[in-house]
Amino acid sequence: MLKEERKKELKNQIFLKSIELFKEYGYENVTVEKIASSCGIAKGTFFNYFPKKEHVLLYLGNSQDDLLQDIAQKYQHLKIKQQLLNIFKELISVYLNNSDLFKLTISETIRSAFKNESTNINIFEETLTDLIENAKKNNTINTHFASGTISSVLVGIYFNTLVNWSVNNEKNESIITIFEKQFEVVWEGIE
Amino acid sequence: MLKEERKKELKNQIFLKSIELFKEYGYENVTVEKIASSCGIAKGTFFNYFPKKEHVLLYLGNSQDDLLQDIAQKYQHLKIKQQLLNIFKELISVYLNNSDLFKLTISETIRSAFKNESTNINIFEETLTDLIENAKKNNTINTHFASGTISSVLVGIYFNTLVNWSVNNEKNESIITIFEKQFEVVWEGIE
DNA sequence: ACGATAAAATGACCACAGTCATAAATTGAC
DNA sequence: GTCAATTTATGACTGTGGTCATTTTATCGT
Repeated sequence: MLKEERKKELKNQIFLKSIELFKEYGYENVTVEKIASSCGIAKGTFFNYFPKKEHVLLYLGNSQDDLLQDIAQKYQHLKIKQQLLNIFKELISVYLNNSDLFKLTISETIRSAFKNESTNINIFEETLTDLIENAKKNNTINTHFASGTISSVLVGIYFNTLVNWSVNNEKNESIITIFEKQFEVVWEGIE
Repeated sequence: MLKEERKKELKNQIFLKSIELFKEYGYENVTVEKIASSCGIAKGTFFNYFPKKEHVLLYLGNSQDDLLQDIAQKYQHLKIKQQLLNIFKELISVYLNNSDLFKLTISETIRSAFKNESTNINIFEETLTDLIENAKKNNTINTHFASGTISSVLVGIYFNTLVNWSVNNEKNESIITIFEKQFEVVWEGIE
């Protein structure tokens, strides 16, 4: 059915235009009305594609999950620790390229997780879980902890790093450094 | 000056009434107008005390920081690992008593951290940092990692546990169990 | 090609957070 | 006690997110 195709295209157009406007003017300064008119549609139509304005951000979050898949692929040949570190470093650098927008995206992702409105974080964790599970099968990791738990911990420090950095970016310690330190603690254990 | 005293009292009254209403009807279903009239003030007055509706939640978050101080006191005599575990367990149980409200509070706390509008999380981390620093001084902990980094990691998995639990509470694994598992990973190290 | 049915678009409308010019109350100096 | 200055309270007003009854467009069987 062609209809489905057109719907997807329009949704994508709304998404791209929204992000473009958010980047230029800031999320709060872009009204849904403005997005709609930029796409040549009426305001009500926007809500046929995204139930709330912030769902555009969640959609962006989803695309990050796809990105994660690609990145993970890229470092497959490395040992698990380096693989994980590189993945996170790359995610962070993407984050840095548009930190204003991603701050909001991550805020919304977390918020929607609390509201059970999105499975974004779940997918993130599952991807990492698979990665670790594979490493276990190939005996390239030696741990007695469940892959899912490890994955949770890593995601936890990842998000925490982003928050930390936002708060403390006066002391201009690089965000990568902050992450690496936390990663090292988790890898080695506190004591 | 008495004025200051009265201002604090009114702010506190607004705060308490707000929380009461939020608990009864849910945050979204309580209008600022409703809060104001319940306090016998005009809507505009509310905004003289809290710049945004959500700042009531941040204020609640602050009171959690005070609570943390008290709890920390209580477990002073224990070894650092048990001390930390007990602190987090107790925080989690407070969370469970009003999870709907605290979900929003934590969402807003994280969001405000991203916006640099609040130092809530910082205070949380600093308190834990002090705790760990003390343990180092007393040689009751043996680690070569910086106290601040350890504290960050712990806060990270704490928040992450709360998020995880919200998402996965169909599989009714207890939130305490989820936290303990993650804590164990961090304490022992992944491999 | 026509009519019936379903899907999608529309924009007037509403609710509510937050603003702001004005009014009331409080303070302190004399 | 009076007045000026400052602080606090007020509620009409505004802007925007989101809704919904209505209209327009697409689909499909005949």
